[in-house]
Amino acid sequence: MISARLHYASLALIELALRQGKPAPVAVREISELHGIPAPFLVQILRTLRGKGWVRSVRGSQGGYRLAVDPAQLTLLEIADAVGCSESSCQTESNETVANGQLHEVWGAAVQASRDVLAETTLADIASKCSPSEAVMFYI
Amino acid sequence: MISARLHYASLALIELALRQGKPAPVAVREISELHGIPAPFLVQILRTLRGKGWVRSVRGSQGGYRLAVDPAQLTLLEIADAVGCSESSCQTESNETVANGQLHEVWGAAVQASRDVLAETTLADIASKCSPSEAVMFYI
DNA sequence: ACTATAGTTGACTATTTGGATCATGTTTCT
DNA sequence: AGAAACATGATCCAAATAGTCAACTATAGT
Repeated sequence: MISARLHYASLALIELALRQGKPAPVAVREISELHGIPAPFLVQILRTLRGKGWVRSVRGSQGGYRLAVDPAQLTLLEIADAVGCSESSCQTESNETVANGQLHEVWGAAVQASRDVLAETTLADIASKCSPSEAVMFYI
Repeated sequence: MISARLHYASLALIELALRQGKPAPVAVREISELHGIPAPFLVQILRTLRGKGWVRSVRGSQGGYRLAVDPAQLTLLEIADAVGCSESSCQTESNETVANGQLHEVWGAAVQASRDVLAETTLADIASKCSPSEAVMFYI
């Protein structure tokens, strides 16, 4: 139900959030190795994030990625929707009976419940719990 | 996220719940036509439900299915787990970083939230809202 | 200018899963 | 016997996900 794409995208964004103050951008290879994400796959994901304007890329030697938004304004739900963790409740088209309608209401409520949880958590929330032990240490 | 299997299984069980008092069992074909479910697929689903002891089958001519449990005791969550709507939050194995752990907590909470919704609704809840217009009419 | 580094792009493959079907067998009623 | 209806196991198809490749472009440092 939670796709690897979403998990990887979140990990990458957290990593970038932790290094926001730093001058140098973060290389794909570095993120890939730190979090055990297949590098070519990560590239593909970062392209999506770049399309949303959440990260900016710097090309050439010493290039990499940098976070382009306020981590406190970006929720996990937005990320999920961006990477296409298709959260449509149920796309089967049975006959339009009363039972069918009643069920769809419940399916919708269930999906909404999980979306609400994701909507309540921002990138900053998670990053703040990671600060002490993670990469932040390098820039003091 | 909500599989057709779960939707179909629920529809079938509701149909059976609505006819609990009736002497004759309900044929697969009838359920299939009433709710627009592919018959061979429905058979496969009913087999699973039979394995869980929720329905009983009667073979031979005039055969069919009958509900074998109290609709008020069967929740949509149980049905979902039975038909294998695999609700595991995230099976990717990244490096064991703090960020990874934090994220998994959120994924787990999101999945749990939707499970809670399903756990709160019983078969009887839905059936009661369908009674007036559906098949129940036939048996007065 | 040359080279190494690093992102860009687009197409491409593979594995899994869910959805659906078939053929054949067995039971029961008439 | 014959028709109706469930039982079973194998099988197939399509879509989505996960992951890969190769050729290209841009920048930094020498």
